[in-house]
Amino acid sequence: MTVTASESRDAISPEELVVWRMLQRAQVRITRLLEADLLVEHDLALASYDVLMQLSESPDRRLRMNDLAERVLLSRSGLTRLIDRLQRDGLVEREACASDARGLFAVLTDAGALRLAEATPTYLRGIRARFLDVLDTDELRQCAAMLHKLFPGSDV
Amino acid sequence: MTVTASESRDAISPEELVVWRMLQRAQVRITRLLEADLLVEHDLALASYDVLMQLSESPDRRLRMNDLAERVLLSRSGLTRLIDRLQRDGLVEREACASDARGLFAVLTDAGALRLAEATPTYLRGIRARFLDVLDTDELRQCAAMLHKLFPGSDV
DNA sequence: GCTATGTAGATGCGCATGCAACGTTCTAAG
DNA sequence: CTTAGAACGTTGCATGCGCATCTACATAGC
Repeated sequence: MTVTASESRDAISPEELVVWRMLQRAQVRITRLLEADLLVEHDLALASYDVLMQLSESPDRRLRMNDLAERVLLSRSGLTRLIDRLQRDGLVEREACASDARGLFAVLTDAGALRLAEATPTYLRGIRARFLDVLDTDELRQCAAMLHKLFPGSDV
Repeated sequence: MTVTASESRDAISPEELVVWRMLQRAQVRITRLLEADLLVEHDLALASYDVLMQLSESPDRRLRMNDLAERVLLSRSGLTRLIDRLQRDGLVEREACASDARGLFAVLTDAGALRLAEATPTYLRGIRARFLDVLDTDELRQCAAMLHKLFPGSDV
């Protein structure tokens, strides 16, 4: 009965809802295809690729566990286990932090850098085929603008 | 249509890559916030909400397991277990299919419909606050257009 | 110095998910 | 009618993740 102005804004048109749902589906689908490519061609999970990529772009190819966890959108415990696996495979090493005895660096090894370099063409090809190539430059620009509004403050 | 133009363009500009990464981050972030809302306020996982929603929109509030799995982007085994849980909680029932003895329907119960109705305001509010409200109508239109290109043929 | 509080990372545990394999039932070819 | 193959849903198993908890270390307040 008391349908105030703000509550009436609660209503979402079916079209709006469809946009959201399609976004979900598109994202899941593209991500899965991308991960399948990496898995088949390089036996590398997407999360692993993300870790290697983040490390390779960081100074001295290293990052504190905590920072890395944030960048790859993983919980700290999740990252601990992921780094365990990557270390077991020789792609990453753990190194003590001089300035903080609690801290550890995850460091990209040469083997990790090589593996990343091997997998990158697959990764880029996947993104291009499923995402970038589908949109023209104008749409890509619009997309970037929207993302900046949706996700303010974070440019990477 | 020139094959070479798109095939030879292996290079991806840093800006393009950033768009992709931001899309990933935005999607993961929004989804997690949404799921957290539903979990806290209604003890309902996002996947469960999706199942209830899909069923509620289907004729006779029922869907074959296989169809449902496709709609909620789950493997068949994953859906089997999810329906197990929802059935245990009384939100969904399994019903034999008359025309195909192999098949089962997942059917939304009254309790399930009630639970869905309770949770829907939370769901819509979350989408609105984190997604729809952030974009203006023009951007939403552009977004829909892009999604149709990215995900052709599927309108829901 | 000493304690209280906070932070970094690792670990125990439970949960949700996918893959491969299985039984059951449908369908098509002969 | 019989049989081979496909489709539907379930189950065993392995995996990857998050939460809560733990230990070690750091930092602020006294």
